[in-house]
Amino acid sequence: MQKNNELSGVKEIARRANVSIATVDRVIHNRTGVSAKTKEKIEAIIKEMDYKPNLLARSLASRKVFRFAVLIPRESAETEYWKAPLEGINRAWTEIRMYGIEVVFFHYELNDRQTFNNEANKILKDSFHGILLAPSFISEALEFFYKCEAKKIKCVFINSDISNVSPLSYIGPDLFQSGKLAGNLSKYLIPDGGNILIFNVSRELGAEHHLLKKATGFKSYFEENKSSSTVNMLTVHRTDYDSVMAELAAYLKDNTVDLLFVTNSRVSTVAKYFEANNITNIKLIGYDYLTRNIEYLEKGIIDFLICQKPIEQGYKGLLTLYDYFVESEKIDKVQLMPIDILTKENYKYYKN
Amino acid sequence: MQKNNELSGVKEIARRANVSIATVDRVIHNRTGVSAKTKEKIEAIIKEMDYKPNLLARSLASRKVFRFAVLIPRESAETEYWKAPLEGINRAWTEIRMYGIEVVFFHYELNDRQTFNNEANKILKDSFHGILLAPSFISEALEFFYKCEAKKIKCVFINSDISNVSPLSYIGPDLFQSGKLAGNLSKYLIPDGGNILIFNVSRELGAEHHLLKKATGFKSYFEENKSSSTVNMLTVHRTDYDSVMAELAAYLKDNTVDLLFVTNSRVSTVAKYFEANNITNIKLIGYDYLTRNIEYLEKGIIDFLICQKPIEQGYKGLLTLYDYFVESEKIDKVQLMPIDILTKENYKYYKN
DNA sequence: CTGAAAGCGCTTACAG
DNA sequence: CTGAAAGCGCTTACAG
Repeated sequence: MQKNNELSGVKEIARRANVSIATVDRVIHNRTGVSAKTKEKIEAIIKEMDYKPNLLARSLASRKVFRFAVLIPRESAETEYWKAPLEGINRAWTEIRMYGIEVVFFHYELNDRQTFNNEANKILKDSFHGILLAPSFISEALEFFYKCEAKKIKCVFINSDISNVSPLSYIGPDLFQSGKLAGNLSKYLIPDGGNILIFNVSRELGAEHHLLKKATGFKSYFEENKSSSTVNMLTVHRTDYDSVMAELAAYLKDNTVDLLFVTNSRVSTVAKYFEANNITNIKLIGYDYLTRNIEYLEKGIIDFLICQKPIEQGYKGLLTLYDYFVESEKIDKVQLMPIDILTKENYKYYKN
Repeated sequence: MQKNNELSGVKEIARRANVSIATVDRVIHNRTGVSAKTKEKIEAIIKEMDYKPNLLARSLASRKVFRFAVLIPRESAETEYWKAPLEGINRAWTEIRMYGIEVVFFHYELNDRQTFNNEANKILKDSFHGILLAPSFISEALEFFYKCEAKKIKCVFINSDISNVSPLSYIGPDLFQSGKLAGNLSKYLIPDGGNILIFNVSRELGAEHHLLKKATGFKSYFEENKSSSTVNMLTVHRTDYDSVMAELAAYLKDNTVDLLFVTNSRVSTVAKYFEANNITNIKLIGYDYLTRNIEYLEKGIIDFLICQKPIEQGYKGLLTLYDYFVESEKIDKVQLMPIDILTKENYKYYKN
């Protein structure tokens, strides 16, 4: 079957307006050099025909190239989390490659804020239209963001946000609500009045860090519901198993805990400790669909995992830049991810 | 910035092989009329260059049109469920329209199997490359499917599957597991040993109906876990509020129920009844992100909603036909949707 | 301010 | 079995 070859496209507009297609092209793209009169005439015809440009033809003819930089943490031996956004970015890239999209990757170390600056500087020295970044280190990311703004480079944030700053878009969880849901889930696991511990495992945990937003959301659930549970918080600044184990053991020696909420994907470290020491009376909630976490979910050591579609974050992140530059679409300032609950029963069907 | 104008594409292949691009095109598409020798030579060059055709150019030049039919239930006053898949289909369509995709919609009434046949016959009289359908009525859908097969028309199923039949793809939930998860969720709501009722609200509920698969999955959870709970089942063949109310009231008069599991989106009908009669001691689990259901989730009358991404089912359904016909991609026979758990705390972030 | 012409990477008749 | 030419719907110099 063939496309119906009706009157359509720039040629038809040109015919009706009695001008050349070059002139039509000029008004479509709002370029200068067209008399007000012909411009008006052409615009009317475009409206009347409800003309929609053929993006295929546009892309093929224009041969424009857009360069995007990706600045996210390197996947580490301790957590495979950052593999997921990367996968999503690559998936998006294969889909839009043919539209002339180039992507260059830069990775920093989550344990070392200086590496963020190094990579950020590399990006600034090069030339990009847009940047997809995870602004893990607030002040460093903020500085970088302002430099990008000065150079008219568009930024999209994924995974966590920065307050009072407006990138092209933020794609990720509502961290506060995510923590609050974790609080709510605790009611299915222990009776009210229990002892609850919020547990942060992070080497670089400055004020306003995104883990703290989750912790705040978690606590808010108990406040709002006038719960009689006790909620404490413990932060470990070393992320290796031995350090986490030591600090947790010390805490548990002096305190009763009925439920433990780990604010990031490192919940498997705690689960490993529970398993090794046969601790079965503490309920455990944590984050992210990672192989190790899923193992402990399956075993019943982790009760709930909360997930935030990291693959989709990466995928949407790159597509957002594409939509902005190639399709000239209006972009939503905030694209919040769902707050998914994983249990032993449904994790097999989860798409990260 | 401009695309780097390196040696690439059919022109370069033709140059290297010392033939015309028409010949190159012939071997790319495996057409006849090329000597074995030149074919071999060209294939070698294609491999060596790792040539990937430009789909934009292909689509633009070929002007092929693919016609797809969509056969799904009409959205009814009783349930807005089918609005969602329709939305997904339309979203996909706008994305692929420019590749020459035509879509024609056919809607049948969920309360009347004969309307399925009527619409199916309309489709068979017309001429389509592919069909996206929800095979709600097993035997009718089966008959239609075989007729399509005979005419070499490809079918994609969404929402529910048919056993022992192999469409191009099935996109939807694993119904058994979905029911089983509902069973698992009950453990967070009532202690073991309670009285549980599975409640089907459906006018056309033949054997092998997809609601029954959920019911079976639900029961299996209690069997596998050697639960001491009692699980009964009640089916109402009228779907209006008064009928549902009457039959449920009659049942509840003679039976104690601690938890009620509604196997489809009509859980709001039950919730309405609970609210009207101040029934607060029966936990309620049901299906689907619908306005009315969400209201009762918010109010705490419905405890959990299980959702299966209906919008995405429609979206992926149409894209699957597109991938098969336009991109000639290998298609996964089964594309299972996640089994999402919605609570009062996280529904706001859900993307249907 | 405007237009004629070439070209993007392919496919499709048509001619030999 | 093979190739030259026109065309898909647009954009991009270039010339006036």
